[in-house]
Amino acid sequence: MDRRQKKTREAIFNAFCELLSKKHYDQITVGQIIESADIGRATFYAHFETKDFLLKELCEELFCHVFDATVAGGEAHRHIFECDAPSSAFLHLLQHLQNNDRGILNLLVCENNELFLRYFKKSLKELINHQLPNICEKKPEELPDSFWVNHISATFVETVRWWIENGMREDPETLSDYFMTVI
Amino acid sequence: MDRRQKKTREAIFNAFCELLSKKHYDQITVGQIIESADIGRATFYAHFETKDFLLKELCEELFCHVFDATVAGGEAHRHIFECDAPSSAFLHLLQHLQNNDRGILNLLVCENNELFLRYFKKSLKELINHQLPNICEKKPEELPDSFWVNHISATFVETVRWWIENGMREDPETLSDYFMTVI
DNA sequence: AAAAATACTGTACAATAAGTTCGGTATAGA
DNA sequence: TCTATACCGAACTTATTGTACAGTATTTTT
Repeated sequence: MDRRQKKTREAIFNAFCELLSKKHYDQITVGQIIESADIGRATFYAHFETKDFLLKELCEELFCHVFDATVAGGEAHRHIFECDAPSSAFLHLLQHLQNNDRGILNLLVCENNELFLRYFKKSLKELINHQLPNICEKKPEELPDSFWVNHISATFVETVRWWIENGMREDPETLSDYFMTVI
Repeated sequence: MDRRQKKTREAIFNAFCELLSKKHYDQITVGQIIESADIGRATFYAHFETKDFLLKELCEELFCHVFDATVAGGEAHRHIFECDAPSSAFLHLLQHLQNNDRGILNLLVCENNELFLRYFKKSLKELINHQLPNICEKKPEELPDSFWVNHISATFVETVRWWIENGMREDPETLSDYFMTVI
């Protein structure tokens, strides 16, 4: 990829993240992104069709990174339900979040973050679906699969949301315990 | 209240609900609401400061109605956790939703309904907080109260969301069972 | 029934933002 | 060095928001 393109794309992402930490997605205009990234108007539209696509690509990049890092590194065959293992996939995710990779927390801390959480949940569902056989072992048999998967991922997301809303005072281990308890 | 005001307000709500069933909240313009409700531009702004306030008031009216009806009618002293009672508060809510009071389902069925669900969850949390003593009986003692309340209401909302997303094929009783199972 | 108050109409208007166009400049990669 | 292409920047169209105001209709009060 052209070095210029990479630089511009990065500048847009950085500007967007910084703005997201300050105000709600809806309140951010393309003009502000342009000004903050210090690029031309036409350049922005050469990279992203709309603001929505920008968010989409940013989220995909972020989650791709976090989830890949979680699955990799010898953890490939562990799964989210090894609740006794101190290094479960869930815990790994939380630790990644706590590291605040690329200001990811700015996105989570901001007041209205439905869109972000939607992408979060979507990625999570895909992860969980890959582990469906393991997960079904724990499932009460009267529940439909899709209900169960939805419940797991939604609870995961809600756990993280609660964590952030309350100032992230608990450490990832404690939070992981909370999650395992309600599941 | 002036008959004219009531009529106009109603016309706006109806137009808004109909539009919400067809497209995402963000895609709806004040102009479309005005056209659909067949009122003057200034009239809209005389009733609602912004589109956000319109949504807010609509949600409040809807939930106020549903929750009041749930709590009233001899059910006042029942609570959401009487899982064995066929007429638990949860079941009541589901039945209300199924009746599709005032096209409430149009709001839920539409593709992007985060805002609506946010208000839904907010109302729910208030309801649950009123029943906090009962709920804490069931709570695993190591969990913080707020985490538990959040988990209950989030699971409730997610249950309904899943229901709708899958075409509402289950009857309220079955869905109520699912909910009780995962809780 | 007359008068006063209030709600609605409809057009016009300013302000802001989105997204496009295009000629010119700068830079990457061969 | 040459060529392709990414960027610049300004102008422009279109769409939407929110306000203003003069005139009309309806409700409420006297």
